[in-house]
Amino acid sequence: MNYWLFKSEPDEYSLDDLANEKQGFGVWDGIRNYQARNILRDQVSVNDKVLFYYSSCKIPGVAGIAQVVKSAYPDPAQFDPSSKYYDSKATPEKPRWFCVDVKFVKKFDQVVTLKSLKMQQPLSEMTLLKQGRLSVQPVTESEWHYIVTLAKAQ
DNA sequence: GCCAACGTTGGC
DNA sequence: GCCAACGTTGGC
Repeated sequence: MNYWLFKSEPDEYSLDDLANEKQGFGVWDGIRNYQARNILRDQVSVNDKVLFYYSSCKIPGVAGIAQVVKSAYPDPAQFDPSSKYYDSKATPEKPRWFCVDVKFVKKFDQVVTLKSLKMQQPLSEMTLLKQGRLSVQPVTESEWHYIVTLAKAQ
């Protein structure tokens, strides 16, 4: 069982959107960065837990928890010319991009803000704080528990 | 294979 | 809207 942090712009796709999926899960598609793609394809597995992070918004931070229900498969959007995630160099025989399915688990009472994460010494080595611009990233078990505890305390 | 130019992410 | 960090593209 692994822990991850997935970033999403809440205006594009929020934790509420995931919670309201009629089919009971959401497709985590549109990943177009090789480093994130490799993690998604090679390491993310069913039942792994995910911190749902809001980026590029008024209050960036962790909104809650999701869980992986299906491991990587070719992202259908790369084959769809009408999608903004279309990639003309990708074919079904040679897919370039992958997605996973996730389900809603829990929404924190309040977003655990990036600002508050930065103030926590035990989180100072978090990938989130050391490397920007990575939309799928690992979280250690201790970081996971620390953040969940923070969420409960506020 | 190098590297300059350019594009994107994402916090502020 | 700005800009730092970093990824990608493309000429050579």
